Amino acid sequence: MNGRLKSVFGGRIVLDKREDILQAALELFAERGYYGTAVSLIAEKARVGSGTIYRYFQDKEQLVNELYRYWKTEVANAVKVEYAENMPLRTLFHETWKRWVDFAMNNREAYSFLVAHHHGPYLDKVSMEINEKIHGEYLAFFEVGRQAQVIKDINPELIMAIVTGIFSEMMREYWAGHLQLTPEIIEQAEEACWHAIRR
Amino acid sequence: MNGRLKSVFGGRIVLDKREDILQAALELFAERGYYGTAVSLIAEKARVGSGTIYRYFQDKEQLVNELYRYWKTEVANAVKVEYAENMPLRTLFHETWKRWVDFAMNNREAYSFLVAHHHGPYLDKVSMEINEKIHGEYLAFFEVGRQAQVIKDINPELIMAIVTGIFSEMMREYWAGHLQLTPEIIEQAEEACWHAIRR
Amino acid sequence: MNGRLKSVFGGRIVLDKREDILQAALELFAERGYYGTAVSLIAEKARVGSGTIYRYFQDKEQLVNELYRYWKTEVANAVKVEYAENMPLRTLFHETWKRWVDFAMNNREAYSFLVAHHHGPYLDKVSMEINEKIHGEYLAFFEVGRQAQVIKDINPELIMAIVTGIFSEMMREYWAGHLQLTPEIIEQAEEACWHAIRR
Amino acid sequence: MNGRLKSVFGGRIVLDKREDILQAALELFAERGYYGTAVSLIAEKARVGSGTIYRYFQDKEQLVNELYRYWKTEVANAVKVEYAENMPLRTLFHETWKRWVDFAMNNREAYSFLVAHHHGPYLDKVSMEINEKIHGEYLAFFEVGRQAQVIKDINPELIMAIVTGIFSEMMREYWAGHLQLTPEIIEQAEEACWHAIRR
DNA sequence: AATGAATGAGAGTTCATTCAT
DNA sequence: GATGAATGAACTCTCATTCAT
Repeated sequence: MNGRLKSVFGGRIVLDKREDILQAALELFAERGYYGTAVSLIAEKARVGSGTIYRYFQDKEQLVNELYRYWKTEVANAVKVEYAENMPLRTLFHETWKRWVDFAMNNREAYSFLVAHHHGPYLDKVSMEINEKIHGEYLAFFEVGRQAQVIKDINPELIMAIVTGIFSEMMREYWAGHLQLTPEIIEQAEEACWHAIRR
Repeated sequence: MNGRLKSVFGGRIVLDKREDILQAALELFAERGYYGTAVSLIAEKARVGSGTIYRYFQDKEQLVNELYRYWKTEVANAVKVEYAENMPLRTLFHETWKRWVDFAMNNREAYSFLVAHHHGPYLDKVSMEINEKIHGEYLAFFEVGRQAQVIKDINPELIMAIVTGIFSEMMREYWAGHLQLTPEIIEQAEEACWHAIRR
Repeated sequence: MNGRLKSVFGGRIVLDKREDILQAALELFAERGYYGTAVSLIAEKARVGSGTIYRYFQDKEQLVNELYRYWKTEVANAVKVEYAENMPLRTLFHETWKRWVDFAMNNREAYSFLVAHHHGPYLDKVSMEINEKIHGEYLAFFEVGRQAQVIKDINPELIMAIVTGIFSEMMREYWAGHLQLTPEIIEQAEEACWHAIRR
Repeated sequence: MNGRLKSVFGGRIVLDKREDILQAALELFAERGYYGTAVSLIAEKARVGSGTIYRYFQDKEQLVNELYRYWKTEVANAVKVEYAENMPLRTLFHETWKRWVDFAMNNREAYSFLVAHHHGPYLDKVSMEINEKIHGEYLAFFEVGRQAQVIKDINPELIMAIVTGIFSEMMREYWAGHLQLTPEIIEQAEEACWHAIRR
């Protein structure tokens, strides 16, 4: 049966079409991009009428924004490491890196979608504010490291660029089939990244 | 007169419309994206009739591909350092990095265009093969460094991902206005990059 | 509680949803026109499900027709003056005019609705027949006046056109805010109308 | 051959598609109303592709407005009587009335279109300003008559309502097939109208 | 060779109507 | 009887591509 189960109540099965639409849109946007994906295609994949999409989302733009915010938040939560007293920054970084890779590998479509739609002109103010907020949190992390003289004394934006650049390129090569991501290679990448930013 | 001079032949002035079209398309694609740029807009900017575009290019897709291949090759040539006997790899890397930054900063539209269209579904087989080919040349460079035990003994694809990731993310932050690119910061980035890959 | 009470039967309160729908439709059609009013909007205003409308009316077209017939008949009844022996035609006309104005001013929505939907392509045969019938009754009235040599000896259809034309244009200007309708002005209009048709 | 001739040049026949579109739209809007007329229907009737309409008009709304302004101005010009020294107002009114009837009878579609679209919510500011302007000119005419003590001393807006009301109802009955418009009847209507407004 | 008017397929969106609950 | 989620035909409009000039 298509569509995921929302609830079973009184013996009745209720399909959550909203979820189906979001999932179909995620896959199609990730694969074909925003402009390359017709609303009717999303409808078809979600097995709903195209009018149904407009019951749940104001328009195509709102749909892509909801998707973006949802997964942006998901990945931010997924990589968050619970604070442990006296945990060295090095360990924290290592832990975060591992979670990040885990998330990306387990949610290929979501991760690809986020990367590909990061600078789309259809992203609205709210989505951009979420971006800024999450970006700020990461910056703060590196700022702490810099003040603790663990991380290089250079512009934190550059630190960020280094880390995210390495990560996203690595994932890209992985999905392009050019690079395997064995635990060993993941470690090597993380180590290289650390070498780039450590003092 | 608009349009660049191609040649003067038999007393007639011939404008190189093909060049005009490519230049107009480059600027518009870089600024508005592939889907956001109507063919008629390119024609207007190039000061030709829109039908004329179809004399020089089969369709919009071929146009974007020709543009992509041209600039992809240009940047590859621009960063190529002429071989000097006994030049240390470190110097070679340093030199390449500087040229790369130079190219990007002096050809903002071309660079932006390349990055933005790198994964478009309209890129054809030929463009992708060019990508592979250039990718391979860089790989070979790092392979040499690895065998010389200057660069880390890890998958050259990962080395590549590290270098290109850092570079493209740095440029992105620069164009976004988040990061200044002073000579000092460019050096810092290059140094960090080297720290990431050196043995 | 919303909706008017239809009846209390067997201890159950029955709301007259049909009336609610007709009233909501009247207000919306008058304000926004037939095409500007979505069925779901009528349902919302009437506080019923949109499917409920289709229990009482075959479709949107039947709804507008029922409404039209109802109010067309209402206004015809409202302007009817009970016959009094020896009442001069002049007095009858004067009386009718006053009632007509009264009706229009006290039932703005109904009056506006009738005027605005008078020539809609959605009006069916039955509605048009009702129009013809009422039209015929008025014609008969003027025919009497003509034979009594009180009214001009011209085609009664023209007499009708004169009277209804003046009235509807006057009301239109009133609703548009261009013309006040003081008792004095109403009298002046009636007098002018009489001057137009009297012998 | 469909479409009117724009010009014959060098033996070539050029069809003026803009005119074809306007004519087709006029007929359809007059017959079916603005909302009842799909753009594709106009295209079909004008024998052009539907995209062609958008070469000549920004959108459906601009099309209806252009049409409205054009015919509103045409009718205003058509009824204008050239000023003759000492011409009595009565004669002027008589003359105007005749021209008005002539115009309406010779341009049924245009006249019907104007009446039916006079209060559409799609009319833009410019169209409404034209309405106001023409309306003002007629008002001034009646104001002159009032001050010359030829016309009743009542609100000129009411005078206008009387005249336009009679005229439009008369035409409506004519087109509905209820009323013939012989020269005699046209005269009778004019005379009745004058009786309504003369002092 | 060059043009740009013309095309029509296909986009996003609305809404009258249906029907499972 | 009543609901409102679901539908898909039909709407307005865009734009890559063609072709008569």
